[in-house]
Amino acid sequence: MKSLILTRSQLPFDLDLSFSCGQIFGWKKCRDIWKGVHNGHIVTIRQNDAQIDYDGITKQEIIRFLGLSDPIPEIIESIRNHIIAYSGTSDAFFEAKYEQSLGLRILRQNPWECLVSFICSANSNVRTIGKRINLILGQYGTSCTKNENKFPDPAVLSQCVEQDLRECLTGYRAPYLIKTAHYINEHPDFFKQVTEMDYYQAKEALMILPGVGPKVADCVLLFAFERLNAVPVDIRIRKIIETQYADLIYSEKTGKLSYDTIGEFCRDYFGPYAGYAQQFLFATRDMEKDGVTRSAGLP
DNA sequence: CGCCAGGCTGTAA
DNA sequence: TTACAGCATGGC
Repeated sequence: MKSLILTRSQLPFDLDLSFSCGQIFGWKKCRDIWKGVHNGHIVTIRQNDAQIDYDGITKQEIIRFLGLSDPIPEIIESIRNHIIAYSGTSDAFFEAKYEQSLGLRILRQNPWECLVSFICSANSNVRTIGKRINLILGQYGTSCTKNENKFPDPAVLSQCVEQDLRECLTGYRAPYLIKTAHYINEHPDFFKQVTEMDYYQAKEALMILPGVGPKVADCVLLFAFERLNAVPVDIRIRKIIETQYADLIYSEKTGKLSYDTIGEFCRDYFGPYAGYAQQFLFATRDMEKDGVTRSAGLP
């Protein structure tokens, strides 16, 4: 394996937490090595304090993939400054969650792989989503070497039979995957166009795709397109916002908060790195334990 | 068994 | 614009 040493400015970094906090699916930890697909190919990564060992990926690619260039101190300072500007006080709840999430990075996933993952995520749980991704990889991934698969590209997924895809635990999401694969296959420059749009245009464009609503679009924008202001609002984030920040919102709004109301509040309150703030609030250390436990019995 | 899960689509008001 | 049923399935 190749290796790199994290610099002072890249620490702290927590690979286990970053891979276990619900932003990426299908990666397994065997012993101390994480293994999964990135940009179509099998990648292995291991962290030993400040040393990162890796294979199947270039140094430049892994630095980007793991978000190792993100200026975390600046990001936190920006978030804190926006909190103060909005509310006039510091935020003990956020600070506690951030303290529990030290070393967490927003990954830069391959857009297609991230899109498939989060179409599969609809109304499901983290563990099941990972199973779906690995079943799809096993069923439709094209072998390059023995025991290694390449992630199925849009052309492959667009041609698969719905009933077969449903056997990958995808259920009613199967036709969404096939239709979206077909669309991406017919519009090969779609992702490039999305990268050139502003956040709101990009979100609208992604929501053209079958199976992609506001939540999935925000996940793909945050976890694959580096839109660090994208705020995925799932049940958990909604409950956190409604319980911890209700007084800041309900002074203006009443009734059940809409998706966009919560998202816009987070962008106003946390600022342009609201996506990072969201992920600090979302992550918990028990998810990390789940990831290790899940892979403990693998061959 | 019943409820929940990183929701979306279609329809009705 | 908002409200809501229906959807498949595993986890717990």
